[in-house]
Amino acid sequence: MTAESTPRRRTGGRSAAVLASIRKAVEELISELGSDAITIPMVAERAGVNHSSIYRRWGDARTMINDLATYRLDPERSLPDTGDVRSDLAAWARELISHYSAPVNAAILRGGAAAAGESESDCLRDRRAEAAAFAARSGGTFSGDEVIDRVVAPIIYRVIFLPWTLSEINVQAYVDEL
Amino acid sequence: MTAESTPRRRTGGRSAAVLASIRKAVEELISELGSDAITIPMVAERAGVNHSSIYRRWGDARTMINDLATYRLDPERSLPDTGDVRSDLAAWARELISHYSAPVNAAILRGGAAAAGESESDCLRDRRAEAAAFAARSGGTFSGDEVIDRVVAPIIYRVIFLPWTLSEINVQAYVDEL
DNA sequence: CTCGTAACGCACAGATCCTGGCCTTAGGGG
DNA sequence: CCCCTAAGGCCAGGATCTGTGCGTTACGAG
Repeated sequence: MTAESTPRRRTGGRSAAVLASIRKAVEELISELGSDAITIPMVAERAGVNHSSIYRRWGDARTMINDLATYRLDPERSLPDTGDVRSDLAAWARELISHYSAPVNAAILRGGAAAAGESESDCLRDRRAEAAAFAARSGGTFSGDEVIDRVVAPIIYRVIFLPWTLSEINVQAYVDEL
Repeated sequence: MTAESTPRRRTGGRSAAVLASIRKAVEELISELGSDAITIPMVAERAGVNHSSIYRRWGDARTMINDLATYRLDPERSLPDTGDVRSDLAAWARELISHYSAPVNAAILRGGAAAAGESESDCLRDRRAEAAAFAARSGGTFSGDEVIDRVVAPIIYRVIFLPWTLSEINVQAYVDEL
């Protein structure tokens, strides 16, 4: 078979508005009730959208939450690149902390954690890719796994379980360890 | 062997069998589907118990799961103490990994992560206390927070988001960093 | 052994969730 | 400007979940 017709998706106008509305509703509900108490009809009503639209797009609440949680940190944003890997890494970590300092985003991350299973569905996949990118630029000084263990993991751990200690984090100390 | 002091609670025989059956079913389902996909009728059917018994005892799935999953890691167990803080710490970390390598326990932890809110959640509080105990024995070489950041956080992070990399963890490397 | 009652099973009703069919709207290429 | 069709809305039927009276069983005490 030759190439099937392009899967032209519709990204603009109405669809985008609906998606934004749904995302807003999910974020509100997630921070109000927690991720495991959310139902599709609930989201649909608050978003002013028909529930069948949500069922069609995602199938179930879990998939929806995981999908929306993944997109929160724009994957298209540019990573800091001043030439100094160490300070770039620190800036990147600070951005991470700043993002998850917002209770909404922390709650969403917790939702993603609940949905994470034995397989993929990893709401932190982009962060892993970014860590790997830094590792590549370091010229072998450290690996992507090390960035995860020393920088990302402590931050995420605190976001999930100890959010009130986020402001105490010394990013520089984490980075210097590498 | 019934050293019960509770006045009129029925703990033995049939009730105990029902409870054990329910617990088994919950653990199986949690590791198969995750904690947020469990329903009461589902548990009832697998346990061979009527669903009304479950509704009466716990009221809802969330309460039931919290109740059954709470004491999975015995807080009364003794910590390793051979005199060598470093190897004790490594042994403790290995126990942690071993515990959470079981899909059941990992799934329970994810459930706890979802429930963790702005206030302290109890699912990892004991670990914090244990880390602090090690720090006290180290004579100031490292702090409890450092144990959390360098040892606990990477492990828990992988348990939640990257469970298939758990076997790759080099505990000694974590401990040596301190 | 007998008795009181906690705990279980059964059955039923009300609420909620999920799915699919059909139609209408509007994005985007030609 | 026109056509094609992806995507959303509406509705209805079925499945599943939630919660509650009532009768029965059997734990645990006397």
